[in-house]
Amino acid sequence: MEMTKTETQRPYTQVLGRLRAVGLRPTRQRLALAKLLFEGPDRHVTAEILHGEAQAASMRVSLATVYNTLHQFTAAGLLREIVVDSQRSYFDTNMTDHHHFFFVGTGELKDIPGDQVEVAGLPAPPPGMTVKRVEIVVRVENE
Amino acid sequence: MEMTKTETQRPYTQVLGRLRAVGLRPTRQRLALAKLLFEGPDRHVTAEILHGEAQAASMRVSLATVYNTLHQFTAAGLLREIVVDSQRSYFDTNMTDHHHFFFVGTGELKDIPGDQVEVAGLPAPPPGMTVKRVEIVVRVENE
DNA sequence: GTGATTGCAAATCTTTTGCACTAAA
DNA sequence: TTTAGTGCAAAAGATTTGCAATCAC
Repeated sequence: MEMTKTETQRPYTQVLGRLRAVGLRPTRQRLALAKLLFEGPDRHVTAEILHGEAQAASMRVSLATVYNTLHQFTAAGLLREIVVDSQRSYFDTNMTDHHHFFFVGTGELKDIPGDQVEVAGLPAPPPGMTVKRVEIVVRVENE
Repeated sequence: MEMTKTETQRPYTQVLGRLRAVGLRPTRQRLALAKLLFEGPDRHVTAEILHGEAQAASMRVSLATVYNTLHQFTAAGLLREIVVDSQRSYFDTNMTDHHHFFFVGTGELKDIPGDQVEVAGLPAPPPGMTVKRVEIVVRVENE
């Protein structure tokens, strides 16, 4: 609430702060991509899609930099990579605990909030191993 | 029990029958790959691995045929494709309802029997959509 | 300035494709 | 025979890499 004015006046402030907070230099390209990714609702993107959006918005960013940036953001905890399709990588801006519907036909993803889902009966991981994440993908099809 | 003798005398009988049962011509290559895949305990393979094993066993099969065969077997219900790594495709000979541990460091997979696992609270799929499968991947790491 | 970051083109890796050849029925 | 299946080499698509140019600090 109290930040609305600031956001309006300095539109890059939020993403800039987010980049600084994770130790990434706020370069023109990173700011542009962060803007596309983090302003607005949560989303699922591929490198190709994000690159296309950047171009459509007249932001000059190479595809290689999009790949680099997606991975840097992921390593920094700003994004999460979702593996649902062996052909392309998806990145999710929603960092809360959640799962996914995957629409096989279209390749679209839809979040399933994690707080409603309960998984019981999973065995303990092998000795010396730690559970990094439990991912549920519900593959759905038309008809 | 009563098939042991038959198996010993005609080692290809089982896989031959499996291929016939799903309407795939039992060619030399398919029989060889099916032998590697289905004789012995359940396993997880990539095209690369299976091709390597075929070569090691002096079976002459091209990599393209390995890819074709893996997909044909999958379409025929003899294999299941597991998506855990965006870089390579894994195929699983275990067709029962189950899930997986994925060892991030090594890329190895380990089955989690499905009958012990209970998932509650998943929302219904969008109208017109049918759930094809619910996949759980438990990503584990060393330490 | 200086080290981090970027762009570009080439390289790499997995997977698919086109087509002549071979083999199963 | 006849049609499905195979091998090979080439293509395709996603992602990475090397390195000179550029930018943030």
